Amino acid sequence: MKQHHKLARGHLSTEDWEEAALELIANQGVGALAVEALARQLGVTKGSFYWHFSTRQALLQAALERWERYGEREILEQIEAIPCPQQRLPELFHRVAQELRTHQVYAALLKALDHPQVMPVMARVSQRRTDFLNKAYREAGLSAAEAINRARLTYAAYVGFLQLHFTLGIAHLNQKEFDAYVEHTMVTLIPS
Amino acid sequence: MKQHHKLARGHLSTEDWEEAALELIANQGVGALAVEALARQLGVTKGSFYWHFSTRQALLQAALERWERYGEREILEQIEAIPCPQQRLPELFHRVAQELRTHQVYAALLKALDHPQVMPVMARVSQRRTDFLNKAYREAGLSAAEAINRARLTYAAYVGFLQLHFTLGIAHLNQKEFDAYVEHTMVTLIPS
DNA sequence: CGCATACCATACGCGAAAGTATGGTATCGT
DNA sequence: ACGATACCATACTTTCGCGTATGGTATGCG
Repeated sequence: MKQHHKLARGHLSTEDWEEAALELIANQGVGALAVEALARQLGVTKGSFYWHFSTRQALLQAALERWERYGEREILEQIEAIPCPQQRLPELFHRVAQELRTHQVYAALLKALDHPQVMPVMARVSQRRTDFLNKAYREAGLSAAEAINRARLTYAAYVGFLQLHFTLGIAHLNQKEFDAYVEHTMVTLIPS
Repeated sequence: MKQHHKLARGHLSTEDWEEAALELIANQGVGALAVEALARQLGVTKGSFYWHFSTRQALLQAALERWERYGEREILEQIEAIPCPQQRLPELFHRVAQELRTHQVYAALLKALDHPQVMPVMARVSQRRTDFLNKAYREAGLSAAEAINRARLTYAAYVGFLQLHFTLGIAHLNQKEFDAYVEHTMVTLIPS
């Protein structure tokens, strides 16, 4: 039973390391995830790390899976709870447009799609979200053929925007411009 | 005068290294660009490399700038040569949809947006292309506000699709499905 | 003919980060 | 009270890829 009151003091748990790893990834990218650096940031040394994890890859894997589990749930469930199908897509666009932290991690992982451990996670997440969009578009009245393509287009636009906005600094929009952009995408991509 | 008949044989030129670097980047990503590996692939050793380039970064920089110079020119110039502005956007979509090699490099660089040398190059390229799209949309009749947002949306969709298709293997479309997708994006994103 | 230049091979130095070995301290259960 | 367990520090070894040093060969030029 690993239930030994970790709230007590000073001691770090496995989850603490995973959270810290995600934090570091969000800020400095996957490439910057080094064990000595992370340990320093947590005020400890490697000795601590290698007690919790067998290897560096293990930490990355754990952090990614953690993000994959807890990163989506909320929004998608809230959207599915909306009774009127016609209202789901607009609400989804709005909600997504307000997140930040989640997008930071997502953008950081997109930049690191090179990494063999990151790629499959992103593939799964993207597949699920595209499926979700597909369903939403069908419910909004599009045909099967239209819905799947529109879902791909929409999600591609989302992914691409993260790159352009966060990583590349293109479209460095202020709040007003950003709102206008979101409005434009909704008008363009959501069937009336 | 660096004109010493390099055609002779066996000897490599600076451009040969740059091309080989781009080839390797297209296939295995920026992270795999190591000098010893590249040298092996060219049938020589490091000794040769460090005669042509002072450092590994220098090669990457040269390869990136080379790609930046020669990668775009063709298509954009061809599009601008089209007399009727209304026809430019459809033609652009079609032409882009047929490229391959260019997209492979572009996708590989997108995966490596982490890298400090890659990022500014991609930022410049993306900015120019977005500007180009913006102009095209204006000529197609959109208002200034609409054109800029539609340009962002279109280019974001392009970037995102490369990620989903090439890197993540989502939307693993065959030719027929791909054509249908392109057609859908044109109908959705190009003003009638 | 012979030297200079261009191109390449071989062998080594070196720094950064991963992983290992080992020992120290605090806390908890009994 | 005391031993076991959980957590962490320190010092070390290993690996990998960059860069350097230096010497070898071929080709064009005077």
